[in-house]
Order: sequence, then C-alpha cells, then structure tokens
Amino acid sequence: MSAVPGAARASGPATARDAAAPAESHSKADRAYQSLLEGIQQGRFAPGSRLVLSQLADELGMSVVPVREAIRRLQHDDLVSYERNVGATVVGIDPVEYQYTMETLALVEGFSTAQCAPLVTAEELQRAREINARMRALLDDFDPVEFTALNKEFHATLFEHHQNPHILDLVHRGWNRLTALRSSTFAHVPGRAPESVAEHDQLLDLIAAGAPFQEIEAAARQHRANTLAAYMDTMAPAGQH
Amino acid sequence: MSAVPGAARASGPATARDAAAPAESHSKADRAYQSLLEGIQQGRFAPGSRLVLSQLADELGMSVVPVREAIRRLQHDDLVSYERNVGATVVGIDPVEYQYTMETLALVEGFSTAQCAPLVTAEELQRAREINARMRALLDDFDPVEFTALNKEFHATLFEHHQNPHILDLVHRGWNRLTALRSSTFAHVPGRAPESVAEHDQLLDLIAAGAPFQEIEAAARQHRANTLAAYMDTMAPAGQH
DNA sequence: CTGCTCCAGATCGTATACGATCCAGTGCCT
DNA sequence: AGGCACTGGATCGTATACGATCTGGAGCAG
Repeated sequence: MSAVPGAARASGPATARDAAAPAESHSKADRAYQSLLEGIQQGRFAPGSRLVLSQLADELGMSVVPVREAIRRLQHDDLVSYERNVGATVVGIDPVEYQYTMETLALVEGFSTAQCAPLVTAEELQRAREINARMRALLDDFDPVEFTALNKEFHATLFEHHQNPHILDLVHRGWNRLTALRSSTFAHVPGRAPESVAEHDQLLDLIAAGAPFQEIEAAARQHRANTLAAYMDTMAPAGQH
Repeated sequence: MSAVPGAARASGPATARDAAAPAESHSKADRAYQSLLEGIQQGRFAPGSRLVLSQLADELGMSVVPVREAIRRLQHDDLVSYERNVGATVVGIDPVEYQYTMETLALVEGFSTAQCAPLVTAEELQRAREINARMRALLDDFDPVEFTALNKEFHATLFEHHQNPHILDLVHRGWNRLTALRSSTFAHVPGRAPESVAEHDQLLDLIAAGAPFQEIEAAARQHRANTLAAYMDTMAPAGQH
C-alpha cells in the first residue's frame, strides 16, 4: 500500500486515492501516473485500448522512462494489463473481474466501515444522511453518473477515518478500479438504486445506535454483496450488455 | 495484484508469492526482484539497511534500470520504504506496522479460509492435521523458525484453493510481509505457540464439520487476532525490544 | 487454394550518460 | 564557541541510444 497521502510513513509518491489529487508531485513519473489515471477514469482511454510508451511520452512531453514507471503502477493497481514485449492495454469490464473486485471491496470496505463507526462524528453522520437524501431525490429522474458519485461520497464519509492505512488503501484501490470499469453498477442495474438508498439508511441507523462491530460489518458487507448480486442477476440470464 | 502465477489474466511477471518461485522469468527486472525479495526474507539485507541502486546493479551484473524497477515493486509490497532522491531502505519491525499487517491479514486470510473451506479435500484436511501434529511435537523442544515455517504451510493448505485471485494475492502479500519482518511472532512470544496449535485443531474441526461460512471466518480471524494480541501484550507493558 | 517461412515494422527492455537533488562536513562570521 | 552559507560527494531522476522480441503480412511451396 504505497501511500495514503495524509498518512504516516515516508513512503513514495501518491498512489491512487482520489483521482483529483493536488499532485504537488515534482516528479515526471508521478505526473504521468496521475495523468493516465485520470484519463482512464474519465474514459478518455477506452477499455481495451493500448497504451504505447513512446506515444504517451510524446503527449506528456517527457521521455519513455517515467511513462514506463507510471504504467507499471497502473498495472499493480489492476487498471491495465501488461504483456512483456507487447505493451499495456486498459482493462475492460470483464464481469468476472467485476465480481472479484466487488467481493474484495465488500470485504475491506465492510471491515473499514465497522472499524470507523465509533469514530464517525455527529456532523459526519448528518452529512451522510444529507448525501443519501440527495440520492433519494435523484431516484425519480435517474442519472447513473450523478448517483454513483454521491454513492462514493456517502461511503467515503463512513470509512475515511483512517485507522489501519493498509486497509484504507485497499478500499481506495477497489473504488478506483470500479470507477475505471465505467460508471459502475447503477448504469446497468438502475433497479438496484432504491434498495441501495434504503440500505444506506439502515446502515446509518446502526452506526448512530452504536451497534456492535460485527453487526455493522455484516450490514456493510451485505450491502455491497446485494449490489453485486443484482448485477450478476441481470447479466447471467439476460446474456449480454 | 499483479499475478498469482497459476491463475488467469495475462498480467505481468510474478509478484511475490512464494519466495522460492521457479523464476523462469527471462527479464532482468524479474530476476532482480526475486533476488532482492529472497535477500530480504532471508535477512541478508537487514531491516533499516539501505538499498543503493548502483551497488545492487553491480552485484547482480546488470544496469540500474531493472534494479530500480525491482525496488519499486518491493516498495508496493511494503517491503522497503522509499524516499525521493535519497533511496530505499528495508522496512524494520515497527510494532505499529506489524499490527497493521496482522490486522489486514486477519481480515483477508479469515475470509479466504472461510471461502475455501468447502473446497478443501479430505486429503488436504489430513495433510493439515499432520502438519499441526508436527507443530505440536515441536512444542517441547521449541524452534521458532521451524514452527513458523510449519505454521505458514498449515494455513496455506487451507486458503490456497483459489477463488478470488485478488484476495489470494492479498493473503500472499501479507505473509510475505510478515516473513520479511523477521521470523514472526513465535520468536518473541513462544508462549503463544500451544494455544495456536489448539486453535488450529478447532479450525480443522469446523471445516471438517462443514460449519457455516461466518463461523469459520470468525474462527480464522480470531485465531490471528489472538496471535496479534499476545504479541501486543508482550510489547506494550514490557517496554521495548 | 492452403499452409508455411521469412521479413519488416512496431514496441518493449536495457545500457549508458548526464543533470537534479539531497546530505554532511568545512570554514567563515559574529 | 555557536550558528549559518558553501561546497563536495553520493545518489537518484530522466533522456537518449541500441538491441531483443513480438506481430502481422507478403511471398513461395505444395
């Protein structure tokens, strides 16, 4: 877990996290990484498209060496797949990989949320409720992109209180990966949105009531598992996109 | 999760995993990575010691470029800490980092063990029992190194059945990190060994009985949490070293 | 027409060279 | 004597150059 920016350890340059990082990084490799990361998350590099070193080096106005390093970081973030002597390609929305990512995220986010629960302040709880209210308001005139953004913000409020930086980093990576996989579940399974909002409220109630660790973890994990299940149900029988 | 060697995905060269990997890797960067990884795990590079690019390049008979890449991989495995324009140093046995690593491992290994439980064959269960028997035999004439090796083998038997390669990779990384942190808990807290063996048996019983997912996960997680707690108890009041 | 071989282009992998940055120790000034 | 500017060495960061490897297609044999 290379770095959670705000957190300790004299480790290296900012890995992943929030796409729109300040990037005070005075290193070309860092800039290349940030730039490519944003490019992938914003869909400027379509899934499956190749990332050619020399070409990117030209665009970014630098040599291939920093670009190469940036791509290897993206590889370890599982955002690109790499083949020796051939090159890198942006990962696509493989349903199997999606499942793996969601499972992993369910695990680490659930734990993280449960561990942070006692640390969440009253204001933050209030903020989370407001975000969820906005999500509910969006249900009528549904906009997957906006909804997904709010969803991310909602959960971030609940797990962002550090604790174990390793786990926090894993959560960030999972989210990054989902973001890169294109606009998330809700674009494919809009019917899941109302349940999701309802589960959010239940989760907040548990936290507010000071529920025990296991209960919160189970709820948070189940919440994500439900989203995954909804997606799988749509994909499996229907056939394809 | 760059690669779980046997598993799918055209991803890159072997990251971490089993220290003694075959290393068919025809890439200098890969060889450098393997070499450094072993060096760290075997303690040839002491914690805190610096890893100088040019120096390592000479020893390995290659240029600095592949060495640099190898070190960045080690950095992302959290085995070295890196500072820009200064260099890399092997991570030491910081109790806080140890705690983080154990917590994370408790999480992912617990889940992995629970998910693999239904897939474990009768022979594997038998093998695990034999390993644990050898561990029990070792209790009288205690040897931390041997004990730790068996411990790793024991758990590996239980979680090695893939499932979600991402999570499996996280488990491997956790173990690698512990290995690098020098000969594990049992050297510091030998008193923990008997309990550990007993808990192993309980865990095997649960798996053999086909216990529900949550029960197995809780047991496996608790098993590791207990080890961590034993370590923390020894460290906290005692003071140092 | 089919299948193989060979070749050329594209792309990566590594070596080498040079500039940038950091750290420690020296000497001067107060 | 104490503190600050300077300088030298060590080390990393990046650019450039060249060799290695892969991919796809043209051409030839069957």
